[in-house]
Amino acid sequence: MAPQEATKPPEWAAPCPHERTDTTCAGCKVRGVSICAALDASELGALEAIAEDVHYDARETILLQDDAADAVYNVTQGTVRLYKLLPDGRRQIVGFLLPGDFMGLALSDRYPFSADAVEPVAACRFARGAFSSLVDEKPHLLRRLHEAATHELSLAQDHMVLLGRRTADEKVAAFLLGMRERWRRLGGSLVIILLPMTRQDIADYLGLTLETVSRTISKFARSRMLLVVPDGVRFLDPARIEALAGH
Amino acid sequence: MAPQEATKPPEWAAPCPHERTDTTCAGCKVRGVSICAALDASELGALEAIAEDVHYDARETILLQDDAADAVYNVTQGTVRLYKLLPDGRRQIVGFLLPGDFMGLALSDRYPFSADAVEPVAACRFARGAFSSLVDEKPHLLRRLHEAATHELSLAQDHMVLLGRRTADEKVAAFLLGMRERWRRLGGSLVIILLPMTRQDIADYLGLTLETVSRTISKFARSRMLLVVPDGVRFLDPARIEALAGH
DNA sequence: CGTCAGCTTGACTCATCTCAACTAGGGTGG
DNA sequence: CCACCCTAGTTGAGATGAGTCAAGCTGACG
Repeated sequence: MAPQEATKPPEWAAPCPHERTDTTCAGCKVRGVSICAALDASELGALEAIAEDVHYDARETILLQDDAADAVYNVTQGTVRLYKLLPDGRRQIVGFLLPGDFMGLALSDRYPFSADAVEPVAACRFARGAFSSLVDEKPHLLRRLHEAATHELSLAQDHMVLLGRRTADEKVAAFLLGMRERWRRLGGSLVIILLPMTRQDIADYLGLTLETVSRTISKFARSRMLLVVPDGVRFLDPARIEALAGH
Repeated sequence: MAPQEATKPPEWAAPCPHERTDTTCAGCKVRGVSICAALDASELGALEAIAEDVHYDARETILLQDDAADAVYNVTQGTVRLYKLLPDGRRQIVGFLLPGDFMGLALSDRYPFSADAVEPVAACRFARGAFSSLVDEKPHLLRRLHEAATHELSLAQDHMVLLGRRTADEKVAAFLLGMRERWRRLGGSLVIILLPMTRQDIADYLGLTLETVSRTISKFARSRMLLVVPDGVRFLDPARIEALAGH
């Protein structure tokens, strides 16, 4: 993150994602769920030295597929969508990043996908060269990175099953449960599922159209499994949603 | 593989995948395209010490999803399918392994997928504990493993695009081109594409039914893009197949 | 208070699936 | 050696889940 400003913003500014009262790694809210958890206190200093605090507005582009990958990121606030486009404009979202998630695991020359902010986003930005050197010095950081990569790979394979072999109802149910689980790990509710992304985003993630997503959620609401609320849904009968998702 | 018998098999047995005349890493045909390429001559000795030569018949199960992951493998001959099953029997193949491919990148406690031999398979089997220790000792082996994992992840994301956003024609065309590229790297032909897997396997890889795969290939043959030959297809007009796949 | 993006809903279409019949090759045992 | 079977593949006819096209609703924002 960017070095702490000399003058702190007032307390009331805290909810604004473009301000933070504490920009040190040690005080980072998402450290426990991030790559950074692999480092001890002294190593955090080395990490902090190469970190830059960056912010994006809703719908702002963070990076583009095939661009030179000169940085990796750790999301600290907000939601990011990662996607690939086909030449004719069809889009597949390959993942959503929530606070604590790392972007750029591959440490490759070019970004393999594009990324933009679904809602206002804050992130730690690490120059690739410096980060790569740090990884070379700390084998257990590499180990952690590798664990994160293989975990991602496993999620990707689960998502292949969903895309290739599940019906629209199953896809939507599994998506909602997946979001519940991810928010839960960040201290969220088991009942209110926040959905900062649009129906089109969900559709492009699930391999459906936005109309099918909308109809499916409406159908779930009609059969009293959930309630559509502002910015998300509220589960009324989680068991039936779990049954639909095949969990 | 099982330790080499004291009496070597005669030369004429060489084509049989259950016999090898040279079972050292140094003489391994797939070393150049494998994880093992990360190791120098002396390190190969350490690897060889924990390797076991194993063989599987066509359709034999190699490992099962959720079983304790007590070994990792490097395929040296034949083709392996990796898949996940839904409780009702629907199957998604998450990948095919060809000679040189590594299975068990995750180094996790349980296998995240099942694997079986599409055709007779030979592989190097490494006990997980021993392999993991070796990785701990050799950071550049871990680096190589991480590169392999992120490469896999990138392929998985490409496959998500295919599963979520491509038509049957595009899926089949992209699959055939992908197999051509993989065989090419192993010294295969640019014109004859070997397809050791069944139509059902291809369908479960592409998120289609076997009938749709068969019809699509027949359609390509009818429009003179390719010829169906025993064990595969022969490209007649690769440019049109590439155009279909959007490449 | 008009505009616009996001969302919902309806009517109809169509790509792919389902069900079913048939063919071809390979292996086995009488 | 051939009759049988079994697996894999092909093809057709009809069904259907999800897509397309279109209209209208709603809430946020200038």
